[in-house]
Amino acid sequence: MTPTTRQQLLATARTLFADRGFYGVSIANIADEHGLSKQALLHYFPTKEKLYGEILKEIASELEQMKSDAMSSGADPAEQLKRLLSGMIPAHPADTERARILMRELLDNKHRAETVGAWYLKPFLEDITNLAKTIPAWSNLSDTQTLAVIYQLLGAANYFSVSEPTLRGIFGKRNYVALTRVFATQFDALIDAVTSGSPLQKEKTIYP
Amino acid sequence: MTPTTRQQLLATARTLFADRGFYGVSIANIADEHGLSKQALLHYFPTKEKLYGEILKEIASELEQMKSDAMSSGADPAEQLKRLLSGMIPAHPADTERARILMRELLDNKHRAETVGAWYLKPFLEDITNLAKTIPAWSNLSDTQTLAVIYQLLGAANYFSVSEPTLRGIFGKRNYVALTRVFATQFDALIDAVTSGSPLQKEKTIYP
DNA sequence: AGTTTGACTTACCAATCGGTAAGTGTCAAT
DNA sequence: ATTGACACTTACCGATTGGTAAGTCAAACT
Repeated sequence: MTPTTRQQLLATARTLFADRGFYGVSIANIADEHGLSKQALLHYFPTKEKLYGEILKEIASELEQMKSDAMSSGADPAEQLKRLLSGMIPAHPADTERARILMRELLDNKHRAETVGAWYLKPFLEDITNLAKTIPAWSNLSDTQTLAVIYQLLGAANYFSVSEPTLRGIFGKRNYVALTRVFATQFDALIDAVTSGSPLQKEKTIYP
Repeated sequence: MTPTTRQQLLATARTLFADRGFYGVSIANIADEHGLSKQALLHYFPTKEKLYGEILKEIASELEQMKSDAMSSGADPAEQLKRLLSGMIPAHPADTERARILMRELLDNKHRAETVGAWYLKPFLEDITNLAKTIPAWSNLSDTQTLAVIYQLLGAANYFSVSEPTLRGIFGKRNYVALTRVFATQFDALIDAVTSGSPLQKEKTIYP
């Protein structure tokens, strides 16, 4: 199936928003990429905000999909968590778009009307936290503690994804690709260490 | 000492750039905050880029300071690393400005001429990596592996810092402050787990 | 044949952008 | 008393922004 003009516009908008942010991209920029006038774009998306909103919805549903994929696998909870988080590390560099847009949303959504960042994130965090609480080694952690640990793992994965343009600039393409592979392995090791070890529980008497 | 107009402008520019990003803030916005015209601002800073550049320099030197503070403490390397990374977690919410600006830089610096994000980051990563390699538990790790682990810890800390506006929006101020405290403790536990454990070395034969 | 629909375009708009030029008023030094 | 630096302001500029209005033109439907 050849993609419709609408779909193509959405795809390049996603790329450009990921690269330069909401305010860094004009609708004319996006339309230009296809040799169209900006009014052609406004024919499909009534406002810039609506266009951006559709991309956020798209991303939210991708995340939902990743979550349910990982959780329906029937493996033990630690393994489910591992799959979900590992899936967030980009296999190839183009995969960083989603992470970069979400990071921008995380930074911005206090100010722009779109609070999509918040509404997708809350249930997402809740679901993962609930999954995490069924991990044996974490059974003694409070909700807040569990959330904190989850957030650390999410941070490790997403920070790396988001750093792609910069790390590529610093180390070059070859080294960046190598780093990606090593990072993925080390990240698995980190999850194993954290889901099996005891150190995380030592504070349990302090924060019951 | 009462701050000069120039210093005040720099401070509010820093806040606004952290909140809305380079393209999301106009020089008029910044000047308005002090009841000044934008030309008053241009009197102190010849261009918007120069103003932004000064903020980046300021931040880079703060980071340098944090690094040398942690490293001159004379403690063992794992403890030094712990101090440096823990210092990146905001003690009070206003401390997230630096992390948010750096995150935006990480996302953007492929496109805007300022490559400050890159030039500060490279030596910073190198220094930390060299420090990390002297941690006994990590002596068998390759440079790339060490960097990957460091990056995971940096990610855990910075991702949380950057999420402040959103997490506050989701959980409210009270809960966010509580989460910050728990996060700090768990983060210390994470570093302990990672700097003392063996799991991280198990891949050493694969990536020598 | 006539009408509608979808996919656009040209023309235009007020608002805002970063920045230049040329002042104005105050205060200190000469 | 004059000069000159400093801290600003008003006036203006061309370019770009998101968006409106009103077409144009080919294909599909009745």
